[in-house]
Amino acid sequence: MIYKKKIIELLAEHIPNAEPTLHFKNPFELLIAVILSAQCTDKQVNKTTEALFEKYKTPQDFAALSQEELAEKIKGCGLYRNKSLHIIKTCKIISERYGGRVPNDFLALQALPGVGRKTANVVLNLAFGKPTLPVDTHVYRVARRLGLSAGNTPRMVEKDLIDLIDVTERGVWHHRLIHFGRSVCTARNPKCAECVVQQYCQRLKKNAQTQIRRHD
DNA sequence: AACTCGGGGCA
DNA sequence: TGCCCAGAGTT
Repeated sequence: MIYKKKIIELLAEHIPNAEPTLHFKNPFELLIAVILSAQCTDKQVNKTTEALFEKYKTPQDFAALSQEELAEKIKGCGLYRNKSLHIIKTCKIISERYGGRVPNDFLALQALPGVGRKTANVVLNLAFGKPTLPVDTHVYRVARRLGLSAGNTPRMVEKDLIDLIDVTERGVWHHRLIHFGRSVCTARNPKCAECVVQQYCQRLKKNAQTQIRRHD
């Protein structure tokens, strides 16, 4: 598929540097930050974790907190009741079963409370340098609009993107597609006029005949 | 497949 | 002000 290569080329040229926006000093901090980042901005997460990691540094520190205590400290990130419970459970598992170290294995990570496919892949990539390609809602939306994947699940899109993107560049592409999805290829009212790959967009073609659908 | 969680971001 | 999320879990 030559057009896919062309899309990759154009996006790479248009968005040369795409770096992670979450702040972290070690795999554990990253894991907590990514759990907190669900349905929340990285800016808000950074603000929250900066204060949080000042006082609580290890899985053992978090495992000792009550849900109410932690919930109060992570309120700014939303979904605090779920997240605080997940984080405490996860920290207990990490300290009891993994000797206080974040596992670097996908299945072990995904089995942790509050950790799904996307979170596990972000941790593997950013903390352990593994060639995963995390698919969040932005990556999913962009990949489908551009016809980079015909899959209708994040997992299928992930597989197609992994086949398409070089091992050493998957982390970069995760952030590049997120950046593109937030700034240009937005869920609502995308800025198609300033899109460098609009000629390849399946959504624009479809919209000529059908009604606009947000995520397609 | 649909629903819940929730403060922040944005029209 | 109201609507929608830089997901994951439960039913």
